[in-house]
Amino acid sequence: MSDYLPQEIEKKWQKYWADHGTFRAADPATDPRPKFYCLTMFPYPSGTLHVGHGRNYIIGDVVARYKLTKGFNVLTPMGWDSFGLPAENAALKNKADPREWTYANIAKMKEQFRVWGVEYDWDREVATCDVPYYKWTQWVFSVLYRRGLAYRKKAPVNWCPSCNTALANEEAAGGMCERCGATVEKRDLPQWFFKITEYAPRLLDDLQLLDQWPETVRTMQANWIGRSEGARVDFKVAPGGTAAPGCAGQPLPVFTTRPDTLWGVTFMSLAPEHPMIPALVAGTPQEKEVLAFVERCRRTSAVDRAAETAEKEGVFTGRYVTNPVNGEQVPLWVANYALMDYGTGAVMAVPAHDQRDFEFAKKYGLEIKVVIQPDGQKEPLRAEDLTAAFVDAGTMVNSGPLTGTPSPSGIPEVIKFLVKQNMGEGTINYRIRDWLISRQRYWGAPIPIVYCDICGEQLVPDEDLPVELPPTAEVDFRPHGESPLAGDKKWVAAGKCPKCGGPARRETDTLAQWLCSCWYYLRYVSPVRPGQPNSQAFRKTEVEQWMPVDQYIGGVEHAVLHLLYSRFIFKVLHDAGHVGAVWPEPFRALFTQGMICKQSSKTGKLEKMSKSKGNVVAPDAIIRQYGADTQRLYTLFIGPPQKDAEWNDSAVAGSSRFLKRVWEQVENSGGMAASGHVVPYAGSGSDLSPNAKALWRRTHQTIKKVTADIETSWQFNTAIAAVMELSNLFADSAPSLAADPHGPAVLRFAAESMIRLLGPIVPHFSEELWEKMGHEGGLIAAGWPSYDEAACREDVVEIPVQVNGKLRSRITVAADSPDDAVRALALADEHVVKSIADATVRKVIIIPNRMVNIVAK
RNA sequence: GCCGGAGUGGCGGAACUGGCAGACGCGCGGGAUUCAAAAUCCCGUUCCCCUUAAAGGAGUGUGGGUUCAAGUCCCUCCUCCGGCACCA
Repeated sequence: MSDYLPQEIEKKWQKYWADHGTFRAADPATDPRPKFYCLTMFPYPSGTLHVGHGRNYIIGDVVARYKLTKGFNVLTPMGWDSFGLPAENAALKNKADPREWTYANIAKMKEQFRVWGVEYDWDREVATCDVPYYKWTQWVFSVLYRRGLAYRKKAPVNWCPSCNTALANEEAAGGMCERCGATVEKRDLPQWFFKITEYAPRLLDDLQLLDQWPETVRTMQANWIGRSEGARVDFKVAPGGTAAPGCAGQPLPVFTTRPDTLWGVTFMSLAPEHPMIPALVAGTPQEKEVLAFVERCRRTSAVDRAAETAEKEGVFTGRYVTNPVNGEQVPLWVANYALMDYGTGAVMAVPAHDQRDFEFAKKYGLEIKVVIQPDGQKEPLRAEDLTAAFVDAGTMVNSGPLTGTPSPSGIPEVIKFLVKQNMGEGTINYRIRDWLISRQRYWGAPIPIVYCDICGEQLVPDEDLPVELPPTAEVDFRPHGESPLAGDKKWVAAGKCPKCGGPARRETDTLAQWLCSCWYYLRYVSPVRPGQPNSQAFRKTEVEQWMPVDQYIGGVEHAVLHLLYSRFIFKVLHDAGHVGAVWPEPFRALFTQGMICKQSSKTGKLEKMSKSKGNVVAPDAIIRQYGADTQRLYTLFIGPPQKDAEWNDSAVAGSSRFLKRVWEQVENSGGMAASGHVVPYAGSGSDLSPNAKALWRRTHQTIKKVTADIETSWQFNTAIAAVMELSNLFADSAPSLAADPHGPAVLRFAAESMIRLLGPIVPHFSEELWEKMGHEGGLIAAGWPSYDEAACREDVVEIPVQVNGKLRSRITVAADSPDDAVRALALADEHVVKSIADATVRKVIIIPNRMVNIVAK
């Protein structure tokens, strides 16, 4: 007899796995096992992981262990997304070096993984802030640059005043900084962009390949990419209006999804940021007012501009534009509801058939012209009667040659007409914008570009990579709106023009951390091994052997950030021929786990576990008191892993209780090695007593259930519940089975099965018991238990008997009894007889082995 | 507003393809053990009626429908969570 002492056995097995290289992936070229790439999103090394973080890694560890046990060559790597703001902020606060802060945190968190029993192939570890790693992040930039997918341009960009850097649109969704929640501003700054828009069609189409991704993530990406079909229509500035004659004839194309309403255009709205505005109003009486309005719009934050309450506002430019289809001249306005970064920044306004245009027209007394007549309405729709825009389909009216066409078919007709007249064409517009990748912060990979006074912007050649960050001692990295690197004059001046060999200024912006995490899964498959030169980002042959990732596990918050960026970068590398002949997507299957929540002492509400909400549960105390296996068990038992769950401190004890109980059961009745080796029962069951048979059968059923739960639906909670049920039956039958002829053998079979099924879930506990039972070589080598379908089948079943759908009795019959026998038995049952006493039986429905329903009236 | 997801005991959650609602666990109540407590074990635990038991009745957000049978399928409405939101 020995007590369950998690602290001792957990250390022992953690050492065992490390010593035996249990989680070291084998070379797929020589290993006969099928490969399985199990990837859990790597964390930002913020210092400590709480139990909420743990869920992610524990799930990944269970999957990796399960697949290993099933006989796969599993690759399960881990690393650190270690560039980014918190390191800098922490360093500023503590007057320390972000480098030191980061590596200290990495060491702490690595230890936390070890203590959890969450194991990885650490030989492949990467930290994105390692110089040998970011050398290749810079190379990825170069790949895009050389393919014309990276460019620098001055543009109004999202600026986070709190983080002091420009942000990508994806990081500023909803007008708030994704990291700190501050309201973003628009600033005109020269910034680096990746042409993700060029890949929009493929990023959208290939979502169809991702049938093992959650529907929500695919939908979010599809919405973000935002494809809409329509037409470009070439309006032109009309000669009329005030002054500035040079503008006349200038093209002002618009994008519309409703070319069928083209004859209903009564004005045009330009976005306040539209670049043609200054020229259009130069020297006109409207100039002052227009420019003042533009300035006011610019100062309004994106949040306020997009707010539901935001009033539509605009100002007339004094100019007119010509509608190409009918030659009509309509007034040109600047309006705050027109967006510069969608379409062309100019909107053809059809107030009769677009609600926004309608509101604007009503406010400023602009003309409203009906060109779509609702079907099934005799009276012509009159503009004066409209209280809202009529936006549905109908029949085109007052539309020149297309009058009378049903509006849905009118759309392609109008496009045909436009093309023929050379006035426009059918186009597809995407909502997604190019990806802003430059950051004005220190702790990131420098963008490998130099500026030569003679040759201009030049890419740093591959052989000169990495462009290393200067040591922190040289840099004042307090954020102040310009990249801190710019303050290190020596570093900036150290650039060399690759073309003329002369001195060149270095680019001082750094790359967004998102780029670092776009390719890390490729570095894992192809790490630099000791003694090897760091001469490639990754080797094509290894990429071909391991990619795609078979299972990716992480949080849904990355749906349109990391997961979209990674798909994009992978496709570019694919196109450039760097990853070889592999599937065009990096991640075959994606699992997004739910968050662990807890009541916040600050808000009083149920909130995602986080330091700022003051509701974190540290794993340390739990591990000290109960052991890591208890925490693992509870984390998996808490609920379906894809759903959010509330952490309940008192329920943790229940998980510990269960482990203790199983421990004692196995020690007392499992046939330990010390008490003489008992061979687990492997017969057909026909020689067993009823009690023994029940436990034997339940064991087979449990193996079946747990296998299905883990394999197909990741229902760890119900898998654990099934083992609990088996354990409960074990406890009930153990006393009587001790003296049963096959009793000890059946108990041994049940005990071994419980341990093996719990193996991936509570690995230290299971390994220890497995060893105590006299097995060598560990649970993974033992393989996953199999079950016998015939053994799962009950030979006696209890069938509920309903009368008119209400449960009245139960009968016990042999499994697969003929319907006639079941019917006779059911109708003879005393409870049934009573409830159909004064009625006649109309019908008896029998579902074999399941249900009898007697319809009586 | 639009697009997803979800509403089941005191709580977390089970329920195959339409077939016994509430598995498993937490909590709670009762008991055993103990000088006492902790721990452990046993019994009970959807609600209503009932001293108890038996036997009933009601019950899966709302209201309707299909069916021998509905948590599950169809329609209506309500609530909550997530995402997007003046996208032309």
